[in-house]
Amino acid sequence: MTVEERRRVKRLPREVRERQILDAAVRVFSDHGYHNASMDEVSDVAGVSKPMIYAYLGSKEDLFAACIHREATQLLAAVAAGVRTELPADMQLWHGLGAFFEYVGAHRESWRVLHRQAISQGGPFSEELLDMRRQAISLVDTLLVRVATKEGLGRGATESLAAALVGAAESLADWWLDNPDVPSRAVASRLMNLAWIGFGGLVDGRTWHPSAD
Amino acid sequence: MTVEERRRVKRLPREVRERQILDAAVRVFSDHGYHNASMDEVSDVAGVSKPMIYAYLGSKEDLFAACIHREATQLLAAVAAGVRTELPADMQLWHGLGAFFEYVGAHRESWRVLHRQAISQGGPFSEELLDMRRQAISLVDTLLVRVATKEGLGRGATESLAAALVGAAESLADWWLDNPDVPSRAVASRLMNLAWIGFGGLVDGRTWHPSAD
Amino acid sequence: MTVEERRRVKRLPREVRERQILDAAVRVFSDHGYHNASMDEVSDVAGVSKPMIYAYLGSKEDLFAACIHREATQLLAAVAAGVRTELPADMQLWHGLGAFFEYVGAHRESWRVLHRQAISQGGPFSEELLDMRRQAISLVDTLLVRVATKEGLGRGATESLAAALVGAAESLADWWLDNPDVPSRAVASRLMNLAWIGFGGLVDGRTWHPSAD
Amino acid sequence: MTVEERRRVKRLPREVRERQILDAAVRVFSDHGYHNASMDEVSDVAGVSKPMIYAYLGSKEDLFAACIHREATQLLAAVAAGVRTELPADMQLWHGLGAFFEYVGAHRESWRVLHRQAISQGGPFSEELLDMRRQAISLVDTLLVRVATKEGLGRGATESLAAALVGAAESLADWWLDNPDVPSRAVASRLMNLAWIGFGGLVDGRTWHPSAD
DNA sequence: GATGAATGAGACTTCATTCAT
DNA sequence: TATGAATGAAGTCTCATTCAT
Repeated sequence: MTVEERRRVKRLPREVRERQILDAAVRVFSDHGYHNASMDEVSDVAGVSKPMIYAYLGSKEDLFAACIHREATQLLAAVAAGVRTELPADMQLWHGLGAFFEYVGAHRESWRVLHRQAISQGGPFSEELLDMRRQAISLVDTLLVRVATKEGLGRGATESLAAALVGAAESLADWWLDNPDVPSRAVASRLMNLAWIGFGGLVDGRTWHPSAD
Repeated sequence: MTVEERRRVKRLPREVRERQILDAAVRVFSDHGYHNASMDEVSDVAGVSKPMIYAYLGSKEDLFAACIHREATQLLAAVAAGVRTELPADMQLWHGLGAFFEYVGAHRESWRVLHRQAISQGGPFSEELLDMRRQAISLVDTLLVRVATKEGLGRGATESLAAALVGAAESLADWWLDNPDVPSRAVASRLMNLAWIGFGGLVDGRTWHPSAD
Repeated sequence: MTVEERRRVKRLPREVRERQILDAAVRVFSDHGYHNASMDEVSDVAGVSKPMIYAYLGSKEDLFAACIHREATQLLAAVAAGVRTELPADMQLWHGLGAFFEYVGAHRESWRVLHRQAISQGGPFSEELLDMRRQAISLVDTLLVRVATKEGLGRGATESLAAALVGAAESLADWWLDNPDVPSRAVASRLMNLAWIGFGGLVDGRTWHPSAD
Repeated sequence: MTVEERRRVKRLPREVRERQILDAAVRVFSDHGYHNASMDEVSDVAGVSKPMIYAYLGSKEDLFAACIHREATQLLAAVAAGVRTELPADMQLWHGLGAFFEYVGAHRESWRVLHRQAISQGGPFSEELLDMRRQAISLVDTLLVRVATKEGLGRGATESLAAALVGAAESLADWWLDNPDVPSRAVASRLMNLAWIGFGGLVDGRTWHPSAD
């Protein structure tokens, strides 16, 4: 084997190898789930031998965590980019939701790994996920607060609403995975309506209470 | 002869053993997830040897499916019992949500198995789950239709809203599992407000549209 | 359950139960082979519970040995009945072979158990089989001796020829199981020709020797 | 570093390990039969861990099939090498039989695996075996045809005789396994006489028919 | 006499992980 | 750097066999 040949197939810089591996891992985890995914398949898909994976990214658990971390960061970045702070609050929310569903639609595998797989594995993995959710909630909260404090809604209430909204978005995205015919804008619009009108009602003081109980 | 000894020696009828096994399985699947759960642990917790499990409930997959089926049936029954059709629509929804969150709160393990575990395993398991969801959606739909048709909202729209509502409830329940301090009534109330006000807006024709895009 | 009912389905005399069980066992062993046969299936086919089998016929190994013994005895009896000592030697052999192939053809399962299964299990089972073969060989030998001593062939040679003949018959029967279209008389005739002519040659002193080696 | 240590540590090429494993498997299958043989014992005897066996040779069934294939190929090669086509027909047959019994005598384990085990397992395994037998029969047939057509025996009859001869050889070999005192040449000679004289009779038109029936 | 209930033991198979080259 | 070779440990499942009724 000549030097030239060796260079052609091997000795890629570490950074490149890591990306190859993570790409393959996301795909495999998404396809088969965390447990059914085998390191053998990851190494096959990545075109990299198993010892390399262990050398670069550690154990299977570590590898999965790295996947979640990378995908979560990308998703959050996409959403944050969608929200432009110079717009009015409702348009910010609208664009945020739009960016979210667009990202999920374009990266189904990422979302599957992030939400379905990570959520069903206990313990270590949830951390990354909870952290991302916390960031998302805070993003929405600052948005709601701007509207609510102008009106009369107290702090604290907004955060729980933000949580509900984020949860609803996650759930809707998850549902969407199984119903892919609906266009992404329609999904976003559906949620926007429920949220904005409902929220508007709360802000205006129109709330519902059990008539008798 | 001590109680312990009697327990070890008694030949219980099949029906009883099956319940014991299912109880144990729900607990174990809930604690460790489908894949990390071992039949050994199920048999330990059930106080029954593994061969009995295979004889009565079949393979691990069969056992899991049986768990889902039983728990889903119980949950639906609880919700249906909560909805009393002689009440006005909003109170029906309120009681239905109340029953739902109460059940989830009282049977966290059941819910974990049902929602988190079953959803993250592909294929065969989803069927049972989808079926349950279909029933739930139809339950809510009949409810919304009664209100909507009196007013002006068209058919079809209600079903998608029902789906959104069910999804939101699931998501909220799931979130609640990780935030157990909130009392169940508060959670139900939160969702009821969002839903009823938002829904009311739609019925009244107050909808949101992007101002410019 | 009335006394009448109990009597109708249960409490058969031991002898009958044993036959039921053996019949079932022969069939199951023949169908699946000794190892793949399960006591469960035997008990199902026999319509008798497993504890009965153990009570009446002992362990799986014992049961198998009992099968071999019964079938071997029947086969030998059938062959012996075919050979009528008042006939000339060649007709005796002819009728013996005829009875043998007829029996095998009519009791394929028995033969499968006897020959294929018993032969592939080492140790204890071979005993029964070897014994049967010894009896068969002796049967043929007495026959050949009557012809040979009239002529010039020495003792000892006949026995080895008898062994070859029995072996050839077994092998042919086994082959026949996989080629069932050939009628039983044709199979018998084929062997008879080879044997009688070859044997006749030996008796007459026409033998083959390597021309040079 | 002792020999033992080197053996434990050396990374042998796949080819070598496969041979080791097959050797061990033939021995173990031969000793205990297909079903009683455990993969654990194969791995022990081979000096290789079980996962290697599965990686290289597949399941237990695959492993067994591989054994049969290898041994059958070797046996056929040995017989074909014995038959030298420049000799007269009887000498060809004689040398072929000689090679056959010599091989069986020298590789008792191979033969046990080939004939006794493979024959008693149904289905997939028989294929390899049937194929080998077909080749052997055709080998013998071409031989007989050369003699028979010179004389008056029709086609088709030779093939069935070839089949009988092959079957007789198999059966005799099998019998020999249980009577190992007889020297291999004696066994070959015994069969040669029966076959050649009997066959000669048929060629000459001396056939036997029941005198009355 | 008869059986449903029950299990200890062991089989096959897979996988994450690590050497030795 | 890169990998083929190798394995300990664990999991699912089956089966002959025996109690307790």
